[in-house]
Amino acid sequence: MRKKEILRKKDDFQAIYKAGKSVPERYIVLFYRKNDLPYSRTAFLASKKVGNSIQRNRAKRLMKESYRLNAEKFLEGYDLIFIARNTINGKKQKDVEKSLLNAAKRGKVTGR
RNA sequence: CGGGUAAGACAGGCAAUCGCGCAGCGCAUUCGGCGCUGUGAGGAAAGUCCGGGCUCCGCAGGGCGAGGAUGCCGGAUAACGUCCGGCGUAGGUAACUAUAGGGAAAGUGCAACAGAAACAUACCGCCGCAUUUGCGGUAAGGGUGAAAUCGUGAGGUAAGAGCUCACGGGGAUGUAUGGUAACAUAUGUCUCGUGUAAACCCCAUCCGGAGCAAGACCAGAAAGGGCGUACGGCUUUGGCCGGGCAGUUGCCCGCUGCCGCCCGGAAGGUAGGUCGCUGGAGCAUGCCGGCAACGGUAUGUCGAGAUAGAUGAUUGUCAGAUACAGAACCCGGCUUAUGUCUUGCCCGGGUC
RNA sequence: GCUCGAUUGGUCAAGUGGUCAAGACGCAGCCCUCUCACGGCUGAAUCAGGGGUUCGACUCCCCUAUCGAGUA
Repeated sequence: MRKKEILRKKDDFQAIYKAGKSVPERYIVLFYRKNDLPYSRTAFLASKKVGNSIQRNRAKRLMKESYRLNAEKFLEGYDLIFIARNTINGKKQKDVEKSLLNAAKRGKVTGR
């Protein structure tokens, strides 16, 4: 993942939370918004509710891996924020992947 | 075999596919990359409870305070509240464990309730004299309490009392022996005056403050102008004296800097990059000294450096891969969480 | 990351080491009333958890847990 594809600025986050849409799913919550860029930008978050730093790190890695494996299915030009819920603890990669794809489908950010 | 106790080790390995951070080399280039090689979290990385390094601030210097920490002895260490070896005390049948363990005879405070009385006293009682009530002596016995004039026996006495004696116990102090010392043992003299210092305090020792979001550099950045002589006085307009404010950790001395009003307009958004950033009280092995902590020496070796934050996913295999858990400037400890295994020792039972 | 603070009935909270820990709101029960409200009475706290000092701990000391604040 290239550096410019990582969401970093506080303003961007505020804009997505305010003007974007959200899709809650079993293990994650997805925020998304069109960004008028030729590529997509992403962020993977896990709050302290998820657990200690080990659990938060693992949640983010599972989400990243799931996104990476299915990156070609997503449409370009969106800002995406994936937020882990505390139900993600102890779940396997496949479960997270399924949940993430489900959320993307319901948000209509996947192609075809 | 069961129970206990102490010490130590490891924290998954290998293979396949996909993927990530950093460094080096090469290729492409121009703002993005591609390939190869190497390397890539812990025993607690955690809590942030102590001690250092490092950075900035303060510091001519002196005096007076205030606050905090530690507290048996000796040693180790850069240092420590840590560690090692001892001593005393307490617990345990034992192996062993715990120990903030100086001073209550410098002073102050507190000790609820109960009890007559809580640090200087006399309720019941006992005895003597008066004799209905009182006065005096006494601390054996009763009773209260966490704690009440050392315990037992004898002498003694009106009754009693370390008042005297014997044995025993505690404290202070002297001497001898052993030990570097704490202390132990023996003995002489005096003594029997509650506890509390994780209450104030006294004594001894140590401590400047903040913390890598410290701090430095780059880019960027507004610097200034006017009125006017404007804290007061003097004045040769350079300054001097006084005053005020700020800094110098609280105060004093001393030292340093500054001093009125108005206008203009920029930055300003918690926003960027680079450094600090990892070779160090480093790690491994051997030898020497030391009971040990540890120290010395020789050889070898370089083992993360991210910046929204890099170690993951899917399988196979090994008897099994399971717990607690993620570096964020770096070290030495402490404390807490936690899976498996090994060894020594102690107690109990059984068999030979 | 670093530096601090707090925790006492359901909620807000007082509390100098000393009797079963004040008070307010709320809750439950009873009384009052024809009924409700008001009013009156009563009840409910291992003082966040564990260990230590002390005769005795909400209070003093140490460790742990949870919650909160500040810091560019």
